[in-house]
Amino acid sequence: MISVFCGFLCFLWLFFYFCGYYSGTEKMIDIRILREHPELVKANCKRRGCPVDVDRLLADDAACLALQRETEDLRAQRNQLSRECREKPEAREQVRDIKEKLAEKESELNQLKGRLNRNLAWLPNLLADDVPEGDGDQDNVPLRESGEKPVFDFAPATHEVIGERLGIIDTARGARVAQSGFYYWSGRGAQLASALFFWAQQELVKRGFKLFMTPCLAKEATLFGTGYLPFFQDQTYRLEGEDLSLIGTSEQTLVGYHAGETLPAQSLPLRYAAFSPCFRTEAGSYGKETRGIFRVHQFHKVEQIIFCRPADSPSFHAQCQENEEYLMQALGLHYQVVDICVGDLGAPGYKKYDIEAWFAGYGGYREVASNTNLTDFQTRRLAIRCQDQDGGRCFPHTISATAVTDRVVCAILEHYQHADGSVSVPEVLRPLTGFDRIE
RNA sequence: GGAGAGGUGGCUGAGUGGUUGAAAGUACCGGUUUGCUAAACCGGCGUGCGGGAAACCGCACCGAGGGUUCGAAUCCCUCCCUCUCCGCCA
Repeated sequence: MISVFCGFLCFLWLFFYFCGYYSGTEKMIDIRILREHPELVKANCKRRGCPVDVDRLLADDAACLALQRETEDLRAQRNQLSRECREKPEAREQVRDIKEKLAEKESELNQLKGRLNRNLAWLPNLLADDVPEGDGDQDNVPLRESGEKPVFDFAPATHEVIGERLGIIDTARGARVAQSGFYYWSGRGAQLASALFFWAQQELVKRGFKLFMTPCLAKEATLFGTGYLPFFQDQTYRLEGEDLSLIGTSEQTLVGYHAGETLPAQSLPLRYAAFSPCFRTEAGSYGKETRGIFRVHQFHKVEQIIFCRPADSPSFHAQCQENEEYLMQALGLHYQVVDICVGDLGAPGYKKYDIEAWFAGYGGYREVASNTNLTDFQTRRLAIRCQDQDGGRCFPHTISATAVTDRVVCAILEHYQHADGSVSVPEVLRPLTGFDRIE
């Protein structure tokens, strides 16, 4: 009974959420969703196991509104009296009184607002109804497979073994020069990786993406706006004494590209792509996947980003998925698509799919790409709006999806290995590598 | 890194203490005139928050943050950014 009721509320909410933007009158922000449908926000938090105290947010918000009315009232009085001051100098005394009261209220308001905003920053995005329940990656739901699992008449090696044997992955020197968790691609391995990244960029351009090379450092406001702060603060490398961090993905700089701007609705969708290094401290993941270069402090990624009208985000989410899978298929890799469950879906995400490639040497599927519909979570934080010709304004939705990463190179190594230890180059990359085999 | 100039609405650009949210132009939208186009003329035209059924009202915003003042786009301080010149440099 209760769940039916909740379902109905969700339906109602979604209806307004997706349709409201086109009315031109709906200008909800997080706090308004909270005010108007607190039960939805609470249910969402509960589903995510998120500790935000919604009732306290509501109480703080109500207090803020009351205080805001008071201060605005005082300011209105002050402004009125100031205007009279030229004719009636005695009004100056009155204004001084008001100013004192105003200063008190203002500082009270600022304090309260600060607390409210700090707590609001931790509120996760809403979830799509069809996100599978679950606590962690073990509960993700495989949806489909593609390609053939390769068959070997020998025991296939893992990418770290292949990489070392062929002298194309060097983790020892990576650790010596930088730190454990860094590595070199070298020789034909570096050529293969470069070819893959270049190829993927060209494919995205063919599919309508505009290619960028972006800053690899970004300021706090950018990381906050894209939802990486405060949620993934401990994953971020921050420069000492500067308001700059190493980017964890070019998503941060591509979405942040339009911070504070109003985009004409007719310019949407915007399809952006970039290749960049990605830096992650991987704090808390010590001991997990330490072998090879699967989990490292710096990797490289070709990324796809889409800004679109709110109603269109599900279809562009699907389109990004298709792009990802096209690349995997063109490379001849075997993979499965996984529907990410609640417990494995980051706070900014509304709905997410991963691609897990088959790693023959490892003997299992491992994540190589992910594709997230972030709805308006990022655009609200970054104040990116869209405006249609009749003046209606809304927050565009963003899709953030991987194209390829170094992990795909690893999958290639394991998929295309031979008994003699050599590795074939996927057909589509041969024109770029100039060789068809690494031995 | 050194020296100078500057940051005002989609754009250009006035404004140096008081109904200035901000002249003017341009762009844009609506209308009139016109054989079409162009031109001319008239009107409209920022955003956010709060209040209101609505009309509408209030507050805030002239790079950001503080300060002076009854009152700040305008005065003072700090920071950021842009441009020009010099130096250095992939």
